[in-house]
Amino acid sequence: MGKATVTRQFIIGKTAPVFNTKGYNGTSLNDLTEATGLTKGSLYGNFDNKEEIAIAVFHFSMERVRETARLRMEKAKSSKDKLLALLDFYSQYVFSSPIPGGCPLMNNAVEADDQHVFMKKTVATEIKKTIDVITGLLIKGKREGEFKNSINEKEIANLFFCSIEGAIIVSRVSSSDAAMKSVASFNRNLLKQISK
Amino acid sequence: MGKATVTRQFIIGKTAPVFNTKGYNGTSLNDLTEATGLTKGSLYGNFDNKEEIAIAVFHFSMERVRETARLRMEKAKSSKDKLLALLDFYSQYVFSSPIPGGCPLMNNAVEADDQHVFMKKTVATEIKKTIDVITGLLIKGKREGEFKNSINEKEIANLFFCSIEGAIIVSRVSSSDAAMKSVASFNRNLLKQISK
Amino acid sequence: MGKATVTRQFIIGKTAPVFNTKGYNGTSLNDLTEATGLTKGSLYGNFDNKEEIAIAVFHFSMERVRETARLRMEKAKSSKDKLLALLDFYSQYVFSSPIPGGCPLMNNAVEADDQHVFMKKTVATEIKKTIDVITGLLIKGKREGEFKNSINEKEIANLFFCSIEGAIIVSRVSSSDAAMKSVASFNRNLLKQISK
Amino acid sequence: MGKATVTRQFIIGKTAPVFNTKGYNGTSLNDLTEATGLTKGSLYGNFDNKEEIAIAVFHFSMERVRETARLRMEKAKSSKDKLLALLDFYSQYVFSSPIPGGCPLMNNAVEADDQHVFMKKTVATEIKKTIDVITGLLIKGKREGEFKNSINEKEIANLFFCSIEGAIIVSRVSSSDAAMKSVASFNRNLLKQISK
DNA sequence: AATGAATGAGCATTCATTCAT
DNA sequence: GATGAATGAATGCTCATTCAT
Repeated sequence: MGKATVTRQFIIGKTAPVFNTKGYNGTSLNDLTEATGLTKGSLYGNFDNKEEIAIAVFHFSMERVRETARLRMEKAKSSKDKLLALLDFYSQYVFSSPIPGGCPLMNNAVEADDQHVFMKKTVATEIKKTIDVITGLLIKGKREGEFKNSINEKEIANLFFCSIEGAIIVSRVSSSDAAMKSVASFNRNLLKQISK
Repeated sequence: MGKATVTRQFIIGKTAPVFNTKGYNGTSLNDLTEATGLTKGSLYGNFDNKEEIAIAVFHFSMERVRETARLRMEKAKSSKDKLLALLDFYSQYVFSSPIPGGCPLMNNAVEADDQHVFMKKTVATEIKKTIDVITGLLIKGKREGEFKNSINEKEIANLFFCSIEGAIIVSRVSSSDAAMKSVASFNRNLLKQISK
Repeated sequence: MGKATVTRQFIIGKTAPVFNTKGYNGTSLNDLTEATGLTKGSLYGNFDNKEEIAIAVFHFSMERVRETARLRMEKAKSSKDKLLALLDFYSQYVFSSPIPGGCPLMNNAVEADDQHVFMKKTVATEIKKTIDVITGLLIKGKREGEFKNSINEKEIANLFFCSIEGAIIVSRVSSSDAAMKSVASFNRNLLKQISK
Repeated sequence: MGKATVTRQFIIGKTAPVFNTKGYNGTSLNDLTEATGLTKGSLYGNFDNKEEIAIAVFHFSMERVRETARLRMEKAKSSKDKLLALLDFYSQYVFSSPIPGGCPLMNNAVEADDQHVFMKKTVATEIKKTIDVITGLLIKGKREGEFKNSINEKEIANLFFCSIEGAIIVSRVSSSDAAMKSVASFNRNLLKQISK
């Protein structure tokens, strides 16, 4: 890993919480120099522009989130237990997310939507990836006899993901995890119902 | 309605789509003068600052959204049909929201979350109001024998709201209403299941 | 004249010597605020950008140069005397140009050439105008019997203009008006030779 | 030629067109690294600073121009033919100069004039050298009976040089060689007239 | 109540230059 | 002799806000 790569990683790690907290528009180059202790010149020596930093940060944040989720899930053996572990992970997520500031997926999705074309595609891809993981677990569980044959995996995966992401936002802005607890409870029951 | 009030309403109506599309940080005073055709001095004559405009716009946008939803629901008679009408309303919401730019509730929730303290409380209140409307319909339906007595209204209301809002964001950033269609289908089935 | 127009004129007048001395690239917004005593915001309130200021300044400078030349020439009656007055004007031009910094025409022509597309056309038009004035005097003089019928007015006008402009640059960079004196002398003789 | 000298020459050759096209102020160190494929550190290892590169480039460019002119003239035998060859050379110069970007002499003269003291003297010296060459040819031609004894060589040389340089600028900014053709024609006639 | 002009702090980005390796 | 990474000042420009008229 060359020096440049090390610095890039350093910048990404230090600025990820800033972007995730303040958003792309709300994050200034000054915020980034403060977060890193580096000069603007140095940031621009390692990245072409603010957009490139934001994209790199987003990928890093998603990887971090996925890694944390993976760790939680790998202890579980059955697909159902993995999904329950995932639910558990998201429940705590509200006030202690791997990257401070909530879910990078939703934060970026909302801001990218009408404004940042450069980010929109990237975010959409990451969302698809995440939903696919959930769908995959449901399919595997079904194949291995954990879940009923009648289930519509895609529909359940979408519900699972959308309801949890919605709940993260609702809970965070309400400074109360009531919504998340409620949604998690529903999803837990749902998993029970679709189990054989 | 005095002249000042008329101008305020005019400003709010014209700038609502701008705020909802670009977000608070992404919206400049210049954007607002362009959207209204008024001068900065005039905007500041009617509002103390950008924050005050944003808050007024948010209330207006929510009222507009609620009004549109109310219109859709009032044709339905039973609580179940009202909820189905609401689902229907949200399904179309993805690409043709009453205020262009998606759901003001989520847009503001995400941006207000860590950044705009002045907005956070307001958004939380509006979210609670909306969920309460759904809860109310479920309670009423239960009381009037439409829904099973065993249902947990709050949990279902939270699930309903969070999953739909999550689906709006996912669908918008993916430029595809697949997620919304899927989530709406799930919720429709859910309503069927809890019906007597 | 509205306030804005007054300020625009003020800015143009104060910054013309700066642009003419340092060139477009060499002139910073800070130079312009120093020259005017105004803030950057104020400059941008009156002009869209640096380019627009530079173009306005160029037109102003050319008008100023032409006006000064006109004053010198109007005392002369014959076309020949007018051309001699013009020569005289340019001879002094070297170290005391109407706008400090030499001839705005050449200064801008050299810099616009490969770099500033926005300026190139404007400069070319102004050069054409100036050469046309000289051609016009030669034609008038010919028609009125001052000059020989055999003269090629366009060729002489081009020679007149190009040699003087070349001489201004040579003299200025050499800090000596030798070249200009020499070229002026040649042109004076030329005028004598083409006179009847 | 040591390695350092080779690299210096390489840098000079590659960056000459850049300086001649964009001017000193318009040329950034990045432009120079791109043109050479070298790093900034390497440029600074071979030159003290940007000024030093610019000066070296200017000398190189002038030498290149002179060499090209010399080649054109050496086929001609008489002084008059040499001067005609020179005229010919300059006529084509407008759109295909030995160093792309026009005449380095004028380009640098205009920019050096009020701004770059370090360059001013150098440019003045080069201009003098060039005019002296023309004067020399006129003297030689006179001595050898080609030209009339009455001619004022210095005046003609100045006129010749200044008018051509002026014409180069005018033609380039006008994207038309009309002015140059006209001036060249005048000078050709002039040479005819002063010939015995 | 509204305007036009101004402010000064802040924006993202580029500059010429340095220096440890 | 050359490199890659860093610096800090400067670049052109936009920001939300103010205020005399």
